Amino acid sequence: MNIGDVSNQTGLPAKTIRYYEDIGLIKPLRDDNGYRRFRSQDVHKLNFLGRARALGFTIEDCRTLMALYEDETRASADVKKVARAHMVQIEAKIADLNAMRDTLGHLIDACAGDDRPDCPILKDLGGQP
Amino acid sequence: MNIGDVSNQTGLPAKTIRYYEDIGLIKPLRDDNGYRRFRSQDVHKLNFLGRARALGFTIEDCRTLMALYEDETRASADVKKVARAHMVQIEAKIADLNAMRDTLGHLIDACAGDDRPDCPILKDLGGQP
DNA sequence: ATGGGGGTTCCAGTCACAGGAAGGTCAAGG
DNA sequence: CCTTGACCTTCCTGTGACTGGAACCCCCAT
Repeated sequence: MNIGDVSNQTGLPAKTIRYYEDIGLIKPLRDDNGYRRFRSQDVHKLNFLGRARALGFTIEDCRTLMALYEDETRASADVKKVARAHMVQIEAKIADLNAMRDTLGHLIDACAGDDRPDCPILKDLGGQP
Repeated sequence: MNIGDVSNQTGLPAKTIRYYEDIGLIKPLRDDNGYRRFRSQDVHKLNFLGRARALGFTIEDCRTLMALYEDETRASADVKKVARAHMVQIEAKIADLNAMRDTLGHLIDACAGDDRPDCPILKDLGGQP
């Protein structure tokens, strides 16, 4: 399979697939003409990566998870540890964003949104609560 | 005021303050020795920027908001529009992160986290649900 | 004069790609 | 056989909002 087919199958852009090879996440073979030739295991890995990235894992996390995936003697505790550390990050981000949403929501509600210059949003940003 | 004092007053790193000057958000004066000299209006602007950034506005949004802040003839509708557009982004991110959290939470709960290799997290990433 | 704590510029790196240029390869159609 | 167009290749640059570091200048106290 060439990169275009793999891109269609996995939903990952060709650019991303090349990048993943660049940083050593996958190692497709090469045809005589220089084209990458992907085996099913490569496609499988890319699907794995796509799902892990969709869950927000960093590339380095993905590297770790792939290594664990391929290690038959892994301890599931190691996987869970990575997942939980990521979960903490996600929840921190959610908390941050919720705080932003709340503050911003109040300000938006308080703003008339008409053609007059008076604006509680700018007042708040300017430091007068 | 020199950059260090301003950094302490605003809580913004000196690097960030220089960067904001670089991209034209503030224009402090210069002393004869080349040091930046910040007037109270500069500090005020930096506080404005700090608060806007804390609400997650992009630098370009900040530029727009500052221009509106300084325009006495602004319409509050213009401010509200920027704020609401940003709100949409925030809510989209929250939705994404909530979805990740939910999925990841289920997987983490299902994982024994012991020394055996069997792991639902890897199973899911590998594509077997 | 020396030391330390300011300040300055400029360059590189971050993260995970995306865009685009310049050029090689392949199958089909005229 | 030639061309066309869809692929593929590498390489370089840019993104956002900074951060780290090198190499250097300035000022005050000892």
